[in-house]
Amino acid sequence: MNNKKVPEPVISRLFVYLRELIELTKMNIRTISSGELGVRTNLSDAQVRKDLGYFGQFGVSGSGYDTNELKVALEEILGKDKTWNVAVVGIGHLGGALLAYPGFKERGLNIVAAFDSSKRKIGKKIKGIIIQSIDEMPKTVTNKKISIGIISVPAKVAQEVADKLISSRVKHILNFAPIALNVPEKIKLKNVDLSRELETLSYFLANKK
Amino acid sequence: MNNKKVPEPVISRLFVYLRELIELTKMNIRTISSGELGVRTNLSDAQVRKDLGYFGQFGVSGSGYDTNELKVALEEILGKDKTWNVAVVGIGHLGGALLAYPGFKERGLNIVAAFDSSKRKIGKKIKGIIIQSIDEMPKTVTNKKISIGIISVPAKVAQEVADKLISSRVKHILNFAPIALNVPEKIKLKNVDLSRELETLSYFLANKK
DNA sequence: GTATGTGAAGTAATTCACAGCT
DNA sequence: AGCTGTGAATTACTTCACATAC
Repeated sequence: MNNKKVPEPVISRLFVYLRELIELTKMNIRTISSGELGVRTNLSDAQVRKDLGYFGQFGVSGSGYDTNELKVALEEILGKDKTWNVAVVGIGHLGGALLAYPGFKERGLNIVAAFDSSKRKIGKKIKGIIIQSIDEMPKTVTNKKISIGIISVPAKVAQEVADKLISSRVKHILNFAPIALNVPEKIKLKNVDLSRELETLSYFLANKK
Repeated sequence: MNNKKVPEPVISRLFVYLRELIELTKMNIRTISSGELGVRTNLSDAQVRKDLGYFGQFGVSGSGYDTNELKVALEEILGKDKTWNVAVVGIGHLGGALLAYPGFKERGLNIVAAFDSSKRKIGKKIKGIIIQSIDEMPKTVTNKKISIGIISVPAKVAQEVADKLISSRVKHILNFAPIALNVPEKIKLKNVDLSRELETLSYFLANKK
């Protein structure tokens, strides 16, 4: 093990390894080499070993990694024994899709609250969750122990919503609004900018040689 | 101007600058410094200048950038005079949300086709687009001149869908399925893994010091 | 022989810092 | 005086390559 700061891309890839290990153990495959795990995840053998090396020594020279052992170790490292409560703010098409997305619950992320500012939507129930007024956010975040907020509102109101989430004591934010949000140092902010991803692809179309 | 290879993060940020410049010109702000543009986009002044430096010299020493001039230059660089046709494969909650997302069309990305394998969905119309069988993909991609495919199907069938898109002559792919896809070198693949983004936030909750 | 773990080397991206222009 | 443009320095991340373990 080394004790250097772990780069965020490493964390992100550990979740990929874990998913693959879950599949492998389901298939009763007991052992895997870094090379084979790399093939399955489109990463290099060296990267697999280096990434794991940030957290310990999990392999056996000459044979590779015990799939179940490594799976358990990664679950421990990544905190997969715990579950987290999540709120979605902005229940438009995207917000509604996030409420319905099965991948979150499977991975220990429970969406337990939904907020919107539209009177037409407040009180309606989607996927078992009643849409609340944004005014109820502080109370609900505390009562339901919500630690992550997802922002899927239009860009013009996204900063305001972020401020409200933070003052309601949410710890981290996943932002889908296409705008740069300002948040305090301690809040981890991740941005997903769908238009930008597509636009980047279009750049390569426009500039193909 | 330098003629080094342009890193992809630079391309991605140019779209951010462009959006901001569109706002600035709307507000009749004629000039902006790299520092001010950086504040508005949460980037450093040096980064703004360096990024623009890949494509030319757009500024005036001592006063900054003419907002309209820079906007026009970026539109040119990024190919914003052109529009592109896009297909969505997999019309579940997420696929449906993407069909309805207004941000794409605003930016010259027109979703012109939708595919699903479910008999129940084929023939239905969403946002003016009739959902087609995946068998019709080759014909439709050609007829409608579709150059980008969006994959929003479950992980188990994502590779199969990617292969079908590629053999239908789609140029680039935006993949929402949480799995590593194999595509030929010439195909640009971008991945958006929603669960992984949320999971990464949960890691920091589990490992907060 | 086969595969790990890890320093060292290499590559990529960001930030610094300042000469030079207006 | 203020701000750009850009080499140089720095930092971040990845790949190499090999000593070591089984």
